[in-house]
Amino acid sequence: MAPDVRPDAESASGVPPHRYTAALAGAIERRWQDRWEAADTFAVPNPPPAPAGEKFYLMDMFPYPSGSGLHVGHPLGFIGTDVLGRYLRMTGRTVLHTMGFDAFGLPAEQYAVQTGTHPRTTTEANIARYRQQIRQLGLAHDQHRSVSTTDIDFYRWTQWIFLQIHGAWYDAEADRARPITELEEELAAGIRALPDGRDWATLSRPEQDRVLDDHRLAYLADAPVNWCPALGTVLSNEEVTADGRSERGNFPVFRRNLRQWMMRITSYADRLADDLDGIDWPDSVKAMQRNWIGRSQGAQVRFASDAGDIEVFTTRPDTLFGATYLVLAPEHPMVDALVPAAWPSPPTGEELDGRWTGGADTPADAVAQYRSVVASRSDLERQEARDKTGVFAGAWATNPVNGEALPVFVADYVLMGYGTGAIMAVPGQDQRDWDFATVFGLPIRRTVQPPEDFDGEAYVGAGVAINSANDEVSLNGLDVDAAKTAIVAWLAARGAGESVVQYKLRDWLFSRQRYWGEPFPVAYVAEGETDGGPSIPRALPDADLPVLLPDVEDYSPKSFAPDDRDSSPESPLARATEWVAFEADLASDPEHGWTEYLRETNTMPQWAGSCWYYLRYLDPHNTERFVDPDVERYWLGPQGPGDPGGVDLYVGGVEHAVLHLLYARFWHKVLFDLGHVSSSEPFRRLFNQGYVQAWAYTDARGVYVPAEEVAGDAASGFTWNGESVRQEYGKMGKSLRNVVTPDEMCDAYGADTFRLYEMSTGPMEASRPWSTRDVVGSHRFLQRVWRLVIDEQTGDLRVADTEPDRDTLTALHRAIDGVRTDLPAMHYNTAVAKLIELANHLTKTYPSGGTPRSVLEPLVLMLAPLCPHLAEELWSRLGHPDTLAFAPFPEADPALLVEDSTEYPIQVNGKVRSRITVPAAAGEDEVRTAALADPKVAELLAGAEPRKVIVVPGRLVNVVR
RNA sequence: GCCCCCGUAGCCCAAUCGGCAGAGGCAGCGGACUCAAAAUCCGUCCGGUGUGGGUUCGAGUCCCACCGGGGGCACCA
Repeated sequence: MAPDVRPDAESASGVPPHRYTAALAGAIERRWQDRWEAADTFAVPNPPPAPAGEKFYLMDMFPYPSGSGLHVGHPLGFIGTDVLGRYLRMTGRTVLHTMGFDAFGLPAEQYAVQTGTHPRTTTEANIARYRQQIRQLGLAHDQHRSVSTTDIDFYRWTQWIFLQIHGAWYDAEADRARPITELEEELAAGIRALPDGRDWATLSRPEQDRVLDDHRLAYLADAPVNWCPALGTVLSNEEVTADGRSERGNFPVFRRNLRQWMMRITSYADRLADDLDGIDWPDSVKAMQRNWIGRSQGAQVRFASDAGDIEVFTTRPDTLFGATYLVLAPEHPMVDALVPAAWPSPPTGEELDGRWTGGADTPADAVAQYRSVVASRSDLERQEARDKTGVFAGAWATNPVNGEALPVFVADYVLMGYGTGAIMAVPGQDQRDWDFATVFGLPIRRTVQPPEDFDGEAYVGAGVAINSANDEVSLNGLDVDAAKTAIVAWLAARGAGESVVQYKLRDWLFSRQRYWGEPFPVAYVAEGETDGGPSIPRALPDADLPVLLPDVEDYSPKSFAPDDRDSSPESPLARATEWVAFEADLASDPEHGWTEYLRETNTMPQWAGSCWYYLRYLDPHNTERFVDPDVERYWLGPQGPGDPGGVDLYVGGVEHAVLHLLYARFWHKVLFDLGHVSSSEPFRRLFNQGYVQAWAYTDARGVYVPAEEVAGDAASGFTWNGESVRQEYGKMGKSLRNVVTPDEMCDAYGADTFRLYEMSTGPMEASRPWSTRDVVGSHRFLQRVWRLVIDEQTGDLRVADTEPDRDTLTALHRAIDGVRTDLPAMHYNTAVAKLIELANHLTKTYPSGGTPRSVLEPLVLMLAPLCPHLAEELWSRLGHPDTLAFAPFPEADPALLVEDSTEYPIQVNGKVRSRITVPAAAGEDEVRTAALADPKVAELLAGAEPRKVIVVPGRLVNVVR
């Protein structure tokens, strides 16, 4: 069939009319793409059609549809998942695979600011282009399930989920989130007491609301946040780089106290860390998440001072007897209360060390000076210059274990953001403290016995405690763990401390001063709260969702000079005054007659939509719920005891190891706790594909030149326009001028060749360089397969209905066996090698055509996951009217995998000296006998009895002389 | 500085449990086809696995040290 698919006459000059050329491939590909679309081949309805195979939910990390479109690196993962999905479909699995778009975000908004084009217009145009680029790759997606986070029907549910989180609190005893209404009931009924001891019934309504707000998983807080004046927005910790700049744009970021939406992800710190054990993720990603959560077991210890107890966090309470001073972070709230009016005399009666005062007249001056020096240092400077600086606060605190008066310092090597913002310094066992003590002339006392040969400074290793006893307790002789246990018990009994767990994880800053994001579905009373206190956000009722973005004239947030640290954020939505103010009758305010409300003018961060899109794929058109519970249970539910459930395979780049994947896990667990989903983790298995990288070239001035115009090679040197250029290696991108697009590859070779090339250059997890000139190898292979089936001159079949010879049969079944192992393991490069090997065997064995149909058909089926258009075309020409998308994948016959005889290399003392061939059925003894009988071996043994003969069945024989 | 991953042919990459270093592709070289070239086809060269030790009958594979590359974290008490 299909005589309509022919290359045009012009291109046929010298080329056989039915050769598999780019033009022919393109025609075939368009035809099958149309046919799949018309037949809706890859749609999977809910519930799946009977008889349904075992389900498999396969997912890619959805792309942000940027204006520049795809380059050849982007689809690597998409093609990889498509190959797997197509393979699984052919083995009877019911595969759900689609592709959506993460479409809120900065670029469309920035473009809108520049041109006045509505971000939705830009976004939708970009999505259309992405869809077209993805379609030409022949990916077997269920188009009905594709969603974009900017779809109103989608973000309506993003808002709904926000309200679920806002309407929940974390019950630490039950270790799960519960509806806030249950907290309110328990407080009202007196089952649960207020943390500060007040009586619920005596509180005013606004006071009660504020108590509830203090427990909500989404809450407003005056918190130190990352303010980026140049971007005009605040950023989450995860969006700030280690050197204190914005991940996007690399602008300075300042810490400021601002009232912002936060998500109480810290409540889930333990579960987010512990549950990593139950999911099949790369160890590196698990390690990064654990590191980010940063759980550490330690103790909180109170040191009495004139200004009250100073609480410190330490992971080494066993070293408490070695503490010789305390340090507070410069921002620590107790600093001001501690600082006396004048420099005091030390309790020892000696002179105050001149290094401690920083040359200031009073402690207050010293602290103020130090703080201003610290504030002027960027985070980067702070990190590069690790020299210890600080100043004496003019006060002493008492060590609870021995009553010693310890001087209190203010120093920036202690961070306010971790622990309590205060430490006990133990120079004997901590190198940072050692360094500081050395600079300031503070005493150093070892309390852990270092090994004999230890010649370092602070000793941080294991050992027994020394110098650690008071009248009531002695740690001396105990190892570190036993000493910790003993001293914490002693501290707890005295009320001077207790065991605590600390986390590096902070709550998640969840608001942005941007236009192109989801509006918050909350409102504030326009005239303010009755008690004049801070505004209380009120959840809008479900019937009021979605809260649509208003049309505005100016999409830009107010931005500032990058280093203007004192500026404040101002959202573009705040200017849409007719949208901000609205009238409502909110049932949540039953006692009031308010009708005038103000909307929240911040929007959600881009992560919001990606936190749950995998749930919407399951049930994208549901108007009643974000996902139907039965549908969720079918696709995501736990598959057995101990299984958390979740997407069966999630493929994407490792760059999302912390941000997206941690946020999504957090949301999913909230939804799980509230009973909205049956799975406790979103992604059962995660796989990080590598990146496609590319060579780039710079001229003498260091300017990038177009890589495609560069000639030469590594040996002879590279040139561009006759000028010598330098080669470097990096990401593919516009700035390096080395972009290659899938469109170019489809034009030059066809999508199947492109897919095959991407899959054959290396294992999925490996990054590899793009090399356009290597693509021809994949193309030649497909031409060879085509030629095995189709006569290039006539277009007729070259297939014979004869039986293959035994060698061919063995080659076929070996290939089947290998491909069946490689494809599900995503070892596509080796699967491709095995198919090429088989095709080469057939080309050699049947040089003039007449290849047996019983070999070609399995070859075509095996090629189908990788090169679906070509395979469909050949399958159809071989006389099969239906798509091969659901054709059974070939199975290997074990009987045909073994050969009649086996060749054994014979080693003598580990070196191969001879070879023997024995029947495959030969036992170990027969092989040994045959090996020793070999003349070459006999000669080497020279009549001596071998010390040992090792026979590895099927592998080799090693004779040890 | 700490942690993780990776070093196999000119290049991209294979090699179950430790068992003959080579599956596949590119490039190169030789040839066929062609008036010629391109395209296509056939054939073919190339290394002993980053370096040095160790374990073993046997090491690309396991252990130790070092060198090189990539990634993550980084004053987290």
